[in-house]
Amino acid sequence: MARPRRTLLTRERIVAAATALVDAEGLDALSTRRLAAELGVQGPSLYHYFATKDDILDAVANEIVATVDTSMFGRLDWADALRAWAHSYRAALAAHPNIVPYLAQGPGRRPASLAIADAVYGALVKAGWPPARATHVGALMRYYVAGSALGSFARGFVEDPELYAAHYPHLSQAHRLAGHQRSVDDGAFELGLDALLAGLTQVFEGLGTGAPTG
Amino acid sequence: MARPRRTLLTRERIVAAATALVDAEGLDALSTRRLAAELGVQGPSLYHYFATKDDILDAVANEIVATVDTSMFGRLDWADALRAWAHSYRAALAAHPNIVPYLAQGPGRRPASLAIADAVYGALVKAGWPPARATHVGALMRYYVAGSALGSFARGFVEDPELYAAHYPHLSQAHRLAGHQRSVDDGAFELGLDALLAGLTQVFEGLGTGAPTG
DNA sequence: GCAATAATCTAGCGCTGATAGTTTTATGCT
DNA sequence: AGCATAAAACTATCAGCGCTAGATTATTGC
Repeated sequence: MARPRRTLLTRERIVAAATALVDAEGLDALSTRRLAAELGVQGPSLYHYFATKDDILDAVANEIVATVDTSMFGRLDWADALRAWAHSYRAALAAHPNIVPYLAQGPGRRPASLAIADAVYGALVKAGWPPARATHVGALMRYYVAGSALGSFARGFVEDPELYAAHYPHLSQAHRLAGHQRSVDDGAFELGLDALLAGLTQVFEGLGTGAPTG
Repeated sequence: MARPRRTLLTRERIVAAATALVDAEGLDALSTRRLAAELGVQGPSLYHYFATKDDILDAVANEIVATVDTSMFGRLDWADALRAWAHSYRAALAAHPNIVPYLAQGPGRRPASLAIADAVYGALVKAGWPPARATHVGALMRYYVAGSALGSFARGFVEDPELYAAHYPHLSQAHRLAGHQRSVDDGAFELGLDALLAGLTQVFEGLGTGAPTG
């Protein structure tokens, strides 16, 4: 063995295999040995391309975030752009739910995250938001999208009516949620997004008139 | 050694020590051996009280969520109650930031989470929200609070101006965020919460008049 | 006072992320 | 062409992980 005639690995191949493995079997299934086996290689070989396992996960996270579309910020009204962006963001995370806890937790220092922050902040300021408020809007949108992708709300409920009737008087129908997970989560996301944007529009329209806004 | 004259451990002592350890040194510092050492005991002794390490973390999570106040739901208007509850919820998570990724990710099957869902849902329905919509409102509030507690937005920025100027044209002032982390995150949370509630109030007032709302 | 049970222990399994040092191949220089 | 260097894989190994099995000792119930 030792050095092969043609290179077996690249950073790209490693990231792709790691993404596939996490998608298929979850974060816990990603060990260096398992990932290496998936690539037909021994564990330590990965360290020739990445310094740590977390660096691999960071690369995976960055690539997922890089698929988020921000092109609407030049074209659409700020509120419509925010809505379209939130959908794209959520879709990117929903395509790889297993890595969301890792992705959402870490600092937004990854290049793809900074590129997004740049696009959002730039568009909001250009639209007339005061810089400090624009920062807040970008942050709170990230909170909402990340929170909605992190864990299904509906998944918290089991299809067993008995469980709820006894202790939680208002949750007597909660077992029905288990069967409609996706539609409950999507409905909640849409309602919240609409509410958020309606509320922000109110704030924006009141900007020049009232007290200083930060 | 073997069995001591007086019991060394209780579930409560274990949960308290685990909480303190995670708060002080993070989730990764919590190993069964380390936690046991903190309690003056050997690692496997913990398994007399909890079946798995995750069960310990679940107990920690449940206790944190149990500190969330829901008493306002009987007393306040639904929107004001939602605001006060969101503040209490966020404060509970912010008091133990290291465990938020674990807590937010897992299903809401823990008793304390169900008790909260029961209180919120019950209050919204009683206030006149259609049941399906009340579910959505509860879910989206959880999304927002969990997302805001999960990771600091401002922490993503470093105090080095050079880093941003080159690649991210609109982020030339971003390095200043590093010094105001708390106030940026809090400001964003408040703005988003106000917007969310304003938007939900609009939806609520339009409920009887327009198209069916689900 | 004896049997059963409860609460701790020690020993150890298979796994993990990571490091050190070896081996083989390809590349660059003269 | 040949030789030194660097690249890309390997093997062996470390300390630490969650967890199990089985031994040990103290308490409790009859």
